[in-house]
Amino acid sequence: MESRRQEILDAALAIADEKGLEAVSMRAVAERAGVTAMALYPHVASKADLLDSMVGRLLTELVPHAEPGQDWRQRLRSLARAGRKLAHQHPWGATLLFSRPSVTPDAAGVVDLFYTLLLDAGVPPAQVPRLERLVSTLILGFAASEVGGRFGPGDLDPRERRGMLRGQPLPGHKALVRWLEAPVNWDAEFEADVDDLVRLIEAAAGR
Amino acid sequence: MESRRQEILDAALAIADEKGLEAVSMRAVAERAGVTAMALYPHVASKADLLDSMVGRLLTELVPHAEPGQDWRQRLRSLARAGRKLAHQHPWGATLLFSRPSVTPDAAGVVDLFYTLLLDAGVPPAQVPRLERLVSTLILGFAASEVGGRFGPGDLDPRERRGMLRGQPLPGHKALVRWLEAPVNWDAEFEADVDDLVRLIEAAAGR
DNA sequence: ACCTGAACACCGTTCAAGT
DNA sequence: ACCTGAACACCGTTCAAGT
Repeated sequence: MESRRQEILDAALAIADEKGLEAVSMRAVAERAGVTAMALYPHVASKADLLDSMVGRLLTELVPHAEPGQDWRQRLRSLARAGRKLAHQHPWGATLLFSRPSVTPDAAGVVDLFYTLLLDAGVPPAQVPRLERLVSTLILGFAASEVGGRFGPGDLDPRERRGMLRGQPLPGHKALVRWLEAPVNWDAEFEADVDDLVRLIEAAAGR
Repeated sequence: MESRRQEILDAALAIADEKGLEAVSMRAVAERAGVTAMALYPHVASKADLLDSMVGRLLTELVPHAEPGQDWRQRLRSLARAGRKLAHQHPWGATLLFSRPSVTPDAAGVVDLFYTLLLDAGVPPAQVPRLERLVSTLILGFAASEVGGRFGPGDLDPRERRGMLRGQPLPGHKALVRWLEAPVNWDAEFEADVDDLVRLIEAAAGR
């Protein structure tokens, strides 16, 4: 019934994965779908509508990753890992998610997995919506920082790394030189962050 | 010496604040600076370079907000609040920060405030860089979610809010209807999140 | 109902030309 | 050194016209 719209969406997703979000133009999508740009408009209201549908697709891919039989800790971990992995596979998605409401039919399925997980952990219901936002914001923020380049190498020169910036001292950097030299293991850092989230949830549950 | 570049930057910032990031075109910036678009290029290498300088300006505005005399908890709170306030004043900045390395001369000053704060809290040096990223990612992610619309109203219909989506049940939503009806106090939620960060830092320090 | 071609009002950037 | 005007290769979207 809506197969034409699906084909357009597939074309847009393929372009975004292959060449990045900025390559997703109505003209490029249309060409890939074998049609002119203006032929898209009966099926998608606007480019914004198309982008919304793209993030929707991404979110539905996440739903199968919290098998109900498991411990809440295991479900949190597998959801977090799946979210991060998805961001690595579709870097355009992480950035886009910040500019779209999370209270959307496509997102509700994922949000519900977090809700049930937090309830199972024993978090008081009144605290669950806030903690869901805290947890999902940190996971999304971490993934967005990785794929967006915020956690990237940067361009500090050796002097700056050692704690001197434009004549001003950087005492924190200076004290940490030894620990700032080693390359970061991002997999391990993500797991440590999820461990901290687990402890934070346990603390919220135990009161 | 570089006053021409500063004028261009001022024009770009004014346009972004008034009409949003998408209104910042080389032509619009040039017109505001009283010059043609091509006259910008001797002063800014590209549009990307211009955007980088814009986030740089934002970050330097943050530095004065952690007075060294105070308790680390107070400094964390005032830095967090200042960061969130800045995102509200310049919504374009939050989104942009995810796509720029945080290890940049302009950012180093802010990062250093977090480093010293965490060291003062007694966090083991080996843990400081990770916790700095965790803390700044949550603060930035929260602010980006607010100004980007991720925390916005969304478009769930009443049936969906009560726990039924496309024939599938949403058990978490169903259990939480009572707590999902009330409007969210975002100021209070942000403070609660910062409280959780404080506890997390205390836990990292005490071991 | 669905698609096309031309057009409108834009983009970032290059390049030859001016002062 | 700094600026201009024209041009190139693009954008999203509207609109009249075709089938």
